[in-house]
Amino acid sequence: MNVTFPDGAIKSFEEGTSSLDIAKSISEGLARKAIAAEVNDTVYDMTRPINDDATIKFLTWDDLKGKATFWHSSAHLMAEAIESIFPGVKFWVGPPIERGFYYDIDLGDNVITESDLGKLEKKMQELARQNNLFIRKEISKAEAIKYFGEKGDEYKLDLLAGLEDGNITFYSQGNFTDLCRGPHIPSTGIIKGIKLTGIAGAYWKGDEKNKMLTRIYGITFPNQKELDEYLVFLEEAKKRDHRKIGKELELFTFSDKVGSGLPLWMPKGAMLRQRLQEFMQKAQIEAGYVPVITPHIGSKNLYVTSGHYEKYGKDSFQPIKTPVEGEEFFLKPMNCPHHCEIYKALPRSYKDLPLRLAEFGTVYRYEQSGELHGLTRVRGFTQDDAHLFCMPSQVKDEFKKVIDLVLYVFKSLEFKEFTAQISLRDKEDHSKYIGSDENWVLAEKAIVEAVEEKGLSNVVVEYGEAAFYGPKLDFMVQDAIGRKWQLGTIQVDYNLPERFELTYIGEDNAKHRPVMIHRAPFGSLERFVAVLIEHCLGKFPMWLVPVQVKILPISDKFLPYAENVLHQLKNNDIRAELDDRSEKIGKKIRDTELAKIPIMLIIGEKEVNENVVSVRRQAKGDEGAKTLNDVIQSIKEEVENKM
RNA sequence: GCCAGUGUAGCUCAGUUGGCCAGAGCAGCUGAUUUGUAAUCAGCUGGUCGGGGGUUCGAAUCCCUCCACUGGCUCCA
Repeated sequence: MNVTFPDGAIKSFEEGTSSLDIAKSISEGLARKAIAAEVNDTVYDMTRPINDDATIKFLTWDDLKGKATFWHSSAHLMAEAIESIFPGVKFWVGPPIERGFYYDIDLGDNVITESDLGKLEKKMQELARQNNLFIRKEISKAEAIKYFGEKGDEYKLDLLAGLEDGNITFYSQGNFTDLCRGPHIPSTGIIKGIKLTGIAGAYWKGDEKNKMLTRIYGITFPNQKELDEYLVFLEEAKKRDHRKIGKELELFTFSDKVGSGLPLWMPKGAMLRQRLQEFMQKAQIEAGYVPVITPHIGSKNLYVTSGHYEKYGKDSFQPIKTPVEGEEFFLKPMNCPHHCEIYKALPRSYKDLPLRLAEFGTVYRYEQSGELHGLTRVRGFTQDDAHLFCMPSQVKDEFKKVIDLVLYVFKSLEFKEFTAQISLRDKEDHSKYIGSDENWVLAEKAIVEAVEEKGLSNVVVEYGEAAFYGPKLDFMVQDAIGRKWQLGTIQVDYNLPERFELTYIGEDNAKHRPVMIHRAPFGSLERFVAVLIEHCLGKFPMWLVPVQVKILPISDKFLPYAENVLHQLKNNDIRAELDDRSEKIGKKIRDTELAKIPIMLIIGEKEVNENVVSVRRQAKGDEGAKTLNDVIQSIKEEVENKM
């Protein structure tokens, strides 16, 4: 048979030669490094015979697919260790993930806690050192069912029920055998750095009605050094956590008395938020939006009309009732119904469209207690919301304009790494969506085309992720520890205009139904600030930073001069503070550095005599003496350039 | 909501197998110091040991329960 290599070279081998032997024929080094081989686009074990002409690419630790194979095998190693300590436990699935692997296990009456993980790691290391081979075995469905039936393993039997006979394989290493399609690394010995990272409950098949299994997460490396580096990376990432930095910089806080998931913005955080709002307002006015303001509650009726009551009523904060009539009001969980009523307040003509109603609307949603997380998942938050009402023919264009706005925001804040996720209907099951088929097709087409025409990179398409009323485009970014969060969102909605019976008079003098686009470039201010903090480590750009300048007099003697400097800065709309404590200059500098205030102005005898200020830049150091005017101008320029 | 873990001053953390009025550093306050580019010195204040209940002669330490937080799962208009 002929084997084609990635460089186009073709070599001839005897039928049934394994990838390992082919690698050996090239070099011992390659044979040692190769974890698996991609044979005709399918990943094979190194030891699996190749029986026909094929193209081959060797996978090493440096390939994503190589890592996935390595981690998948590591999951088996972990399972072997667990089975040896807790005989009789049952395994569900153990896949590789973005960083490491997990295995879902039914431990029966056994309990594993985090303090047991060390023991488990030791056992894994011991088993790895035995350097057991991963052995692949093709098996008939009947035999497989018999094997797991005798073990009483309902999980593997459930897996088997979905598999076709003739396409079933077992993998064994050491004393552990698992139903598995593979592929695997040649043997356990190459797994060196082992760290089990967490224990969690996970519902069987991801369904909360099912039993909760124990999920153990881990990560492994081909050497200890890489594991150590990874652990250092994790430590570093923790330092970026917005919850930590937010506390240190006095941006926001939470209080048990106020309630969980209800952030309290402290003066510095509020300043930051106001700057972001100002930035967005300016951009939106340029883009033709008009601001509106609506109340924090709305009659139950409003949400019955919108359909949200039926869908989310039970999971919301429960209604507030008026004392006399008993009329029910809900805290608003979204702004769109209110905005629909503003649309309806006047007769609309096609000449009025698109109508873009914008509001920084604070909404309240009863998120499950286990979901709350810092500022990224809260129960009360402010959306930079807007609803665009337009003619069907305008949808794509409006959509593209919103994409521009989102990209402008990301660019202004130097968010370089993000993915755009197009969320469409489930391919088969259309029952959970409302609205006509025809409108869905139109809306999905508009989004896909708008994204294509904008040339977005990093686009993923997810079927079944659409909102119940329409498809959407979300912009996702990662936080400090790799979790993905949705920021900006754009959603097409044919449903609400229908439910609220919105109309406009067309050119033909007849009534037509407008289309609605929901959009929020930040998403929620809270979540956006959280991600922003983690991106810049709390070192905000000049136009955003709550305090731009700290004035540091060397001694009390220079306070009058310093106060004058403070005055002039404030008169120039520069956010400045004066450190009038009787501390040494080194201490004042240290405190200001830690507060991440970008500009320090140091004032001593020399500066007073020469009518200048000494400038020190946060994290950069002394920049020498300048006139106050020069400093003011350069700060203003820096602010202008970013906005 | 579910699984597991955590909860000691404003912050970061000590507190041996249950045993003297619960400790430290930082922050804060008072005083001294008047300072030249990342921590001046001294003194003082500050804690229902998350809340409640229980076991015990005795509980921050053990048990139950509720709350909050952390890591996941499910959910996310």
